Formats: sequence, C-alpha cells, structure tokens
Amino acid sequence: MSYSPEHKARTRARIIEAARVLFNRHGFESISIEMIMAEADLTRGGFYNHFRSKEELFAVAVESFLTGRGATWRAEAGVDSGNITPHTAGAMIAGYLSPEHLADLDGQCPMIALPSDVSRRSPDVQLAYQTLLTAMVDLFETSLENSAEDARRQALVLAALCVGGMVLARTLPDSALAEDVRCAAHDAAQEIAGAGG
Amino acid sequence: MSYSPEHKARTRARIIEAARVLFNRHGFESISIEMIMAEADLTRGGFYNHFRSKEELFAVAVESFLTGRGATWRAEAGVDSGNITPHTAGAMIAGYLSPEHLADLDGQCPMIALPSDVSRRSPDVQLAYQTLLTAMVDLFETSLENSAEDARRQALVLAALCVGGMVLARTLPDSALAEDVRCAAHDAAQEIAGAGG
DNA sequence: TGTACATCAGTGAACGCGCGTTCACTGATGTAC
DNA sequence: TGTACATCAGTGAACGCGCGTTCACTGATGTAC
Repeated sequence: MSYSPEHKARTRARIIEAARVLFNRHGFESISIEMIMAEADLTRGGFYNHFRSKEELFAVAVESFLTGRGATWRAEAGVDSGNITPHTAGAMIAGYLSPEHLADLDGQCPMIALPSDVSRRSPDVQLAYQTLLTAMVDLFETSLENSAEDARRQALVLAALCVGGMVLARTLPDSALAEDVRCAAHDAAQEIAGAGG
Repeated sequence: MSYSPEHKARTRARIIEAARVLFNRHGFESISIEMIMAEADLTRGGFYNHFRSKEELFAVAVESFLTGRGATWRAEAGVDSGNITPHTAGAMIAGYLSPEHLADLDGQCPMIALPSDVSRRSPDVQLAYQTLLTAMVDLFETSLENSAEDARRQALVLAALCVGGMVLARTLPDSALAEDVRCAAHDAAQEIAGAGG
C-alpha cells in the first residue's frame, strides 16, 4: 500500500475548498487548474488523480457549499432535529440578504457568484446548482407550511427574491443603489415570510 | 478621403450586434474577438479601428440592448410620449418573465444572461449593466407612482423578482422546476404591481 | 524490531491549441484639379 | 468627364502568453516477512 485512503480524501477536500473559493471570486474560466492546485499546496500534474476534468471539479465545488457554509447557516437558522418553524425562514432570509453575505466574496453562496458561469456548463454543473436551490426552496416551504396557503409558490418567490436581490447588488457599481436593492429585497422577503398566505 | 463616416458607423454597429448576440449566448470569456469579427463578416485585425479593447466592446454591447430590443419592449409596454400608466409595469413584467424571453438566448436581456460575467469586469462594464437596471427600475417607479405608497421600493423589488426569477429559470436543468420558478415570480410581481402600496 | 518491496499520490516537462493585441501592408473610396 | 492622389477601413501574419490534459517518473508510505 502507499498512502492511507484518508490521506487522499484530505487532499481531495483541500482541492475542493481551494476551488470553491477561487471559482466564487473569479469565475470558472479565469481560474486555471494550476492556480487551484497551488492554492492547495500541490502541483498541476496531480489534479487528475482526483478529478476527471476541471468541469467535474466545478460541479463538486458548487455543491460543496451545502455541506460547508450552507450547513452552518441552516444550523444557525434552526434547521436542527427537524425543528423548522416560521422563524426559520426569517432567519435564513436575514442571513442571505445581509450586508455580511454581500461582502463575503469567498464565502458567498455560489447561486449568487456563479449563475451565468453555471448556465453555460454541463448538466452535472447545473444539477449541482439546482441542488443548492432545491435545499433553499425546501427549507422555505417547510417553514411556511403551517402558515401559508400556497407554501411552495411562496418559497419559490422567496428564493427568486433572495438570489435576484443579491445578484443585482453584487453587480451594481453604485454601492448606494446596491444597498437599496438589497434592503428592498430583504424587507419584501421578510414581509412575505411573515405574512404567510 | 477614404470611406464615408457612415460606412464606419455601420461597420461598428454590425460588430456591436454580433458581439451582443455571441456574448449573450456564450459569455465574455468563451467568445474571441475573431469569432465576433467573423460573425460581422470581417477579419480579426480591423477590430482595433473601432474599439480600444474587448472589454470596451463588452460594455457597449451590454448597453446596446437598451436601444435595440429594450426600446421595442418599452414601446410595446406603452412607454411612448411619456404616457406611463400602472398598466405599463404589468406589460413589462409579462414580457420580461415570459416563456418567450426565457427561450430567447440571442435576444434576452443581458441582466439575465451575464450577471456573473459583468460582476468580475471593469467599472465601465458594470456601469452599462447598471444603466439597464436603472431603466427598468425607473419605468416601474413611474408606473407605480400614483398607486403605491413607496413606489421606488416596490420598483426595486419588482426588478429583483424579474431578474432573479429569470436567472434561476435559465440556470436550472429541470425545466419543470424552471417553469415553476418563472411562473411564481411572474404572478408575485403582477400582484405587487397591481396591488400598489 | 528491521528490511525489502509494491503501491500510487504527487511531480514537472511536454503537447497542441487558442487567445488579445500589434503592425506593416493593401486597396476601395472620395476629393482635387 | 477623367485622372492622380491621399486617406484610412480592413487584412492577415506575428508576438508573447497561458491553458487543459497527458505522461514518464519519483519517492513517501504501509505491508509482508
């Protein structure tokens, strides 16, 4: 035997984390495999011991948000032991549409950082993106189930507001306008989540 | 004298139109100057007679939506001779969040096709994007002014819903889910636009 | 406990390719006479 | 009307560079004895 399987798994995780951060900040095409491997303290050649292609890594990196920062958020919002209340949606909205999230270029949700990159890549990459959206929508839907007439539709609207508000705020160079958009989206989302059906 | 100034202006317009379509479909980085010039029936070298860089063309191409398809939309929605009514917002929402717009990869609004491309480029490019958003928000705001308490905030929410709903619908590989998102965003936006304050 | 060995994660050079930009040149055009 | 000329939009080769992927090799590791 050579190295332990755990050794390889740790290296793989390091590559994924480096890729997640670099892709989040600079997009898919601006980041090279060499940059990712260097960020993980490795050299170019070893990449293909862990992934079949750059695009496969992209899909894995996008989805890794769910088990990383995403899991932390969900825990903080109170998604533990299946105990989801109307308050959960409010907490998630407050975190997602927060100034901190807007400023966090490394840690932000890939749905905000990478929509047009993802829309032009393989179905596998798009499926990873869809997994993130589905997790968010399911959380909203469960949270609203007991108070809203049409919880699923409301959940979809909340997701569109969260992603749309943040995508616009991220892209506008006038930071006052960006803040206006973020605040307006936040307040409207809280109103929908609070008002129920 | 060599060619007429009109000749050069027409060539420039052809390059911009070719760039708008190709960028819309494939993004900034996947499209080369050679591809754009070929689409405009020209060769690579002449590009720099018209633009200082690929990025300058990108900004111009993004903004060109406003005087092209965007102007048609605004006219159809009834933004002529300053005659903007509450109905105008509804018509704009119906067109923006329509299945036809979702399917129109060439003609779609660059706010949907290119958000993450734009967010990583120069301030000039971001300003072009902001011009599109501002036009949309202003139209919504004017349309709501007489019926809504806080017309500007409502207008920002509508813009976030329009862009967010379409960005998600464009990126999701499950087309049934994409349709659900589009419909939910459309109905919610119409409700906000119709309900007023 | 100590040594020989097989494995395979990681290395770094190489392959083939395309890119944005520059530049010397060409040739269609409008003007001057 | 016809011709010589200056202009500059458009051409296509070249420059310097970086990319994704492949591959022969290395050397740290865990195991067998």
